Amino acid sequence: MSRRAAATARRRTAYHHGDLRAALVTAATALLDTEGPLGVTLRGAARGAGVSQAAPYRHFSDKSALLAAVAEDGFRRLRHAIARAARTHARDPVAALRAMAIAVVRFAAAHPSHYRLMSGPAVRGRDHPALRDAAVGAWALLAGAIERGQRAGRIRPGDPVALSFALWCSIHGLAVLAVDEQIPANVLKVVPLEQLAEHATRCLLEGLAPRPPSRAARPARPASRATARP
Amino acid sequence: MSRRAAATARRRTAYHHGDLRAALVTAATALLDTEGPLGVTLRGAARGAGVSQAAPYRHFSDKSALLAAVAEDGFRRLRHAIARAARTHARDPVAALRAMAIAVVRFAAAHPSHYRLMSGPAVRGRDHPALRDAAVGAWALLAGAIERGQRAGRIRPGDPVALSFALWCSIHGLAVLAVDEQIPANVLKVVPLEQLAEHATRCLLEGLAPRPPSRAARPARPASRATARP
DNA sequence: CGCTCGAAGTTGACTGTGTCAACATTCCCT
DNA sequence: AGGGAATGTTGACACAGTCAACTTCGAGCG
Repeated sequence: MSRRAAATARRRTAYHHGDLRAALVTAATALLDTEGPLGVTLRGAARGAGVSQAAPYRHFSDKSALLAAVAEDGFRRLRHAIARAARTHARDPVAALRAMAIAVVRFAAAHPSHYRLMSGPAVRGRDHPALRDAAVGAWALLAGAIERGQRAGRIRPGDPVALSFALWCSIHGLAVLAVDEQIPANVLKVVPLEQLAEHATRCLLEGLAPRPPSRAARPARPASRATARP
Repeated sequence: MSRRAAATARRRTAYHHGDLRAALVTAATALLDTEGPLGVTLRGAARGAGVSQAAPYRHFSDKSALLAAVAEDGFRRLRHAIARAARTHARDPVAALRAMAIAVVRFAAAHPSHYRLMSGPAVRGRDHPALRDAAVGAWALLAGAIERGQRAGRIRPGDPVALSFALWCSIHGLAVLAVDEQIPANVLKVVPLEQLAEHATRCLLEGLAPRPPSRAARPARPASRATARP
């Protein structure tokens, strides 16, 4: 479909749009940015694309299908941002991880509604495998950086997926808190968001640093089930 | 209002409900649990309370006001769950923090739509100060436990708010990921959610543990701006 | 070159939702 | 006892998602 759409993109007539699908995604994204999540409407996107109310149903089976396309686009952009951050610190894996965390938080702060849509319930992963793939691809960059850090001896050994999962929780948690405006205003006044990302990342990376053989970190409580690595 | 409502709660007539406000919150919560976030509707809640479509407007100025009341109720329950977890480990602050994290994740997994509503965009904090207070109260328990851990010498010194913030990010991030079904299914098959909470918490607590004077944790990169505590 | 067929878009309609104005009923205080 | 004030009800409006039936265009086939 996209090949034919691209072929006829230029000579759009009054009746046939040419590339309605992309136009709808663009219009919906614009609505999302300006009006917020509640402002995104199928009819509104159709209006934005200069097309009639039922036209979107030729390209999306559902409203949620449109939203999934918008979210997928967001994951593509997020992945690019993360990858760019990683490239700027190719030499230092720990610095790269920190930069990636900042990139995520910056993206979330710049496009709050978009980030919320990407991780929200409006779009369930099971229904849209392309979306799920885009999300996994974006976050897989983290695990890759962890692995490089391990090879460089900067991060303790262990399953990179398990280790990156903790980092993923931290970064995503911070991003979501920022997007939902749940970070107290007096905190943000004093400490900018990106420094919070540094702070959270640093706390975690110090936990993931290779340990000198000192058992002083967790004094009491002999290692029981809790020590089994997930 | 609530005192009068309680006074007349028993002798409800056919016309006057008696305690519609609470009944609406209950009905909306039930809808949230059974139908998901999209299934919560003002008219549906009114139906559930056996009342007419416009009746809710006598108690809530808005749909979002109803949702805020539901969310506030959720925060009350969450705070109780966290406090109960903290009480069961009054002697060991680190174990208490771990138990609190598990309590949060367990709550989120048990009531996904509710947790999502609590932290979602449907209810903005600025518009509903009671909600904001409930949220802050729930999360303040974390900072308290951090402080106790510091007094016990189990957690490195520093601003408890700043330290608990990192933990907050991790826990909330994990809970949100679980609620949004963004944790890959193969991971959940192998590792139960509560163990993931333990894992994430442990990674962070090890970062927050008091350090023996070994500077081996972060080899390169002399302490620059990044070391300034937020 | 003309014709037809399917893709892409339009119109009109249906249901359900949030919300409001106008009206009805009941409680409580004087 | 009686009159506000609180609480519910009815009817209506605009707008959303969605579908069925119709129209228009473009391309490939004879």
